[in-house]
Amino acid sequence: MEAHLPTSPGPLASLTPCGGGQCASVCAECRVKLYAVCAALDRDEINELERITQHITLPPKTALFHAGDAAASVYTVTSGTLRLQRDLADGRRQVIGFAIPGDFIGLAMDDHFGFSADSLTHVNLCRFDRPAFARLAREKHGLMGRLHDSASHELGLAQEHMVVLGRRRAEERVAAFILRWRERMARLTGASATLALPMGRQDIADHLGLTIETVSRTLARWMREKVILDVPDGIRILDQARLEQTLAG
Amino acid sequence: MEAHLPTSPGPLASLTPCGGGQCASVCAECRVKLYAVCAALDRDEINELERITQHITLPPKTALFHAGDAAASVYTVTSGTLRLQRDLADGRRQVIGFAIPGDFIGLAMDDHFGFSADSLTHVNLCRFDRPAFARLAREKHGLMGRLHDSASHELGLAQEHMVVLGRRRAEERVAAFILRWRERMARLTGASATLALPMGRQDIADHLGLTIETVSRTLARWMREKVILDVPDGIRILDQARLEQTLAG
DNA sequence: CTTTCCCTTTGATCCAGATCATGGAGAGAT
DNA sequence: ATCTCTCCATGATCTGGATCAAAGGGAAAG
Repeated sequence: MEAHLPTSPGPLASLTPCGGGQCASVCAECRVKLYAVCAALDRDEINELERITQHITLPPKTALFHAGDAAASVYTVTSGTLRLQRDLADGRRQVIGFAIPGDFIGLAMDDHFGFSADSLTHVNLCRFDRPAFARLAREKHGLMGRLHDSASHELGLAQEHMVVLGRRRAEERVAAFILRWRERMARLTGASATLALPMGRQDIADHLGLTIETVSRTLARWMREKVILDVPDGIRILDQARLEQTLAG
Repeated sequence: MEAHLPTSPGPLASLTPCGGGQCASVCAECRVKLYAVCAALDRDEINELERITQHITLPPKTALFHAGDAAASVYTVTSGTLRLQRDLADGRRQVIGFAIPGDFIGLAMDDHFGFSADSLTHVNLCRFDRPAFARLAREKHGLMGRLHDSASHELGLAQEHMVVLGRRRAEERVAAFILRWRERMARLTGASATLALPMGRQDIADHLGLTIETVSRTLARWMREKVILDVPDGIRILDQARLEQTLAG
């Protein structure tokens, strides 16, 4: 059941250590800087941050870290999608969430990660040495504030997801997933009826506390009823009102 | 189904505005100061905090605020237990969590609360004016750091609860609830086999995504099997290993 | 081109937990 | 002491979604 993903950063991950004046341009050209926690920093502080930054790339379906690993680094996603999950001993899996560009990974950790992170697509991240990042956050009040905003926001999303997992029926869960995913993507790419779904049906099921069969049947029915349209690597939403109504009712 | 709780702070809530030198002693004698976010502040800063603090008391079964209310205040619980919940239009309810002494309420809010808070027992809280508290957090780096630690910790707990709601069977959910609640109480009162349960069966059910019947049957079976013992207003844990084993298996 | 592999879809059946129904027990009120 | 109200317990039945089973379908490998 469990794919044996290569642990990275191994030979599959390309590392770009950040040294010298070149870095300023890397962050300056960063497409997620307005969404990411580093938006809290000014030009000089960004340079300071870049000194503890490695830019890394993951191919699809590669582990970034595993639950229980010592959390030596924290990350900001600059492109691609990752799956964050917790595994039970008997193979059951809960997908905690999906990380997309602008997301910070490592908010909820002690010294050890509480979940595993695997790339779904090609992924680019900024890796920060955790002690150094923590020191910077202690010095730069704006950064700490931004981290807290981020953690609070995530906490709100987590609480919403508890409602979905605890009290929603199967159809409502899938509708909630599509609509929330659409909202998140809209912040990055602008509103669009076509929705990329880099995760598979099993990932969606494990996110929603359902089986792959139930997710598949629900989507298939909506396709038959012209609520959504199957497009390569995603769906097109034809009747958003119907999805919203499913959630309200 | 829904009890009509009086909105507070109305006539039922007693307000103790904090003015003059008396305040120092209030915080100085506070039994949760080591756990609460105010532990980040020194003596002078505590005095500053007390200037924006009201000490309030709620009788049992009273609303502190409702989901959607403008979040004019944030709170620290100093005694008692509150239930935090979200309600769906058709009466379904998800209990997000229970707030106990030392807990900060208002981490995950925008301008409006995303959940309702109701007292289960007599409750004492410190109420902070939100804009003033936010200003203080902006000025006092230690306070912001503590808030962030708190939010991160809560986020980790929320993610654990997602696993419970998404992938655990009924018996495992109840075992997880008892063990986690015991851990939280142990931080306050020290380890004890006797566990106070200020929330009702329905509250536990709505926290775990189950029905009251399933919770009741599970507890009844464990009582028959001498895993737990019924005591007034709580239970006594006779066989903790059995509960832990339920979670592992 | 064919084979293999993985993911998804679809149908048939099953079951854990929901729902329905009833009774009991304690706490306040009168 | 009796009524009422609110919880909680427990038995009977039902059902939404899980599980079991089988068959496409597309991409990559041979």
